[in-house]
Amino acid sequence: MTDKRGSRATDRTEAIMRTTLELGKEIGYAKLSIEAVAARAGVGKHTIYRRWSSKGALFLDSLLSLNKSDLDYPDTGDIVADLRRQIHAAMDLLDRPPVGPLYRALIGEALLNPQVAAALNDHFITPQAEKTLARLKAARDQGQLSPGFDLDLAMDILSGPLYFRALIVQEPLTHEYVDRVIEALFTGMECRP
Amino acid sequence: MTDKRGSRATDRTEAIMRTTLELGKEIGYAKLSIEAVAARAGVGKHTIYRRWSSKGALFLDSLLSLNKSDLDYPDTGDIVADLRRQIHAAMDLLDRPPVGPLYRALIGEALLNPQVAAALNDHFITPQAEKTLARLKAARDQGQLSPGFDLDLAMDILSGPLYFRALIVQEPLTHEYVDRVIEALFTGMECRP
DNA sequence: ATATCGGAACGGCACGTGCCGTGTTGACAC
DNA sequence: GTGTCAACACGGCACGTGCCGTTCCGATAT
Repeated sequence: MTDKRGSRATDRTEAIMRTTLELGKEIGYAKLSIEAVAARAGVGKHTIYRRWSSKGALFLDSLLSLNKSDLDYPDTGDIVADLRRQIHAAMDLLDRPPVGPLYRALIGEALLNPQVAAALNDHFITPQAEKTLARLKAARDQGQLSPGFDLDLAMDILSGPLYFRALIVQEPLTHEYVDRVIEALFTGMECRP
Repeated sequence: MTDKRGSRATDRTEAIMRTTLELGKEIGYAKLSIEAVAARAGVGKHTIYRRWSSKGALFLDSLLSLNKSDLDYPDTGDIVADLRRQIHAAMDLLDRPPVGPLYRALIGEALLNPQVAAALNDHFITPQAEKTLARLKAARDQGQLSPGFDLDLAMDILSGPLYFRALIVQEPLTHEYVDRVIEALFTGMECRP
């Protein structure tokens, strides 16, 4: 057994997740069945059930296995520019095919299955939110933001409208829209007459 | 057939929707089956399928049949106070038992079923958004807001963070949090050092 | 007489769980 | 190194269950 190849078990796990994504893109998450994944992957159903407790858990892992591509924040010293860059990148990944529809379905599943919701939060939502908070906190510590700046609220105002449009209203997101949200957060809405 | 009672057909429709909500509260939307609704309502499955095309459609109608209680905006002339009042009321209804968990599940279903998503938008999300837009526009027309005030973006910043916390992060919402969002929108985040 | 109903039964699909025969793995003896 | 072997994970198959969406039938109301 050389170092060149992973163990058989790892190979199978990856093959199953790859097949899950492939089938998910073809027929959508809703119609996806574990039987179909097992059949196409050339794998017994047991092998899937041994590793994942539900279709949602399998799907979550499969999607997370993609995102090794980084959604980290740069730190050029300019908080606004860094936020723009990261949010644009995140949006391009999470709101567009091929990942977009799958991510949307995953959140739908999380709303119906608390276990999936917990796993999604632990392995993606919370870590991602903490990256945002950390970057904002760094900016505040560097004096770019007021000491009283509400980091948590800022996080919600950055993320909330995007999720709202993507998931609820289901209208397309654009970089320009992201920029408007960021501008509203940092320079304020043009509000008083 | 007197005027005092609705037609049999209407009676049955309402009985089915009532049973759907009742069962939904007991076992949750995910475990709800049309068979179970039919059995408890003392109704043939055909009678349900004749009226609704899917479990999601039935559930949507059932939930909407509740909300005749108004989520309309008052107009006291004070836009901030009116927004506070309406959003507090909406949140109390949509984010707390008994409706909260059901509404959350409905959105989950909408994310998995485009037909339900479209119906939810047409019959609830969009009308509600337009109420918000109308109230904001009235305030702008009355000179309480700048002519350049971005109504759509304001709507998203009012709704987005709330949906984000309720659905994604799944943390409890409070009136105080709503107030912070509104304050951030109208008086700005305490941002510049 | 006509339409609608409740109830029962149906074929179909996917679930999650057993069992079986087959390989692969890793420890140990020599 | 070579050979042996127990343990384990595997693919495949079949099973019982639950719910789907549909069809049929006898009863009932208009």
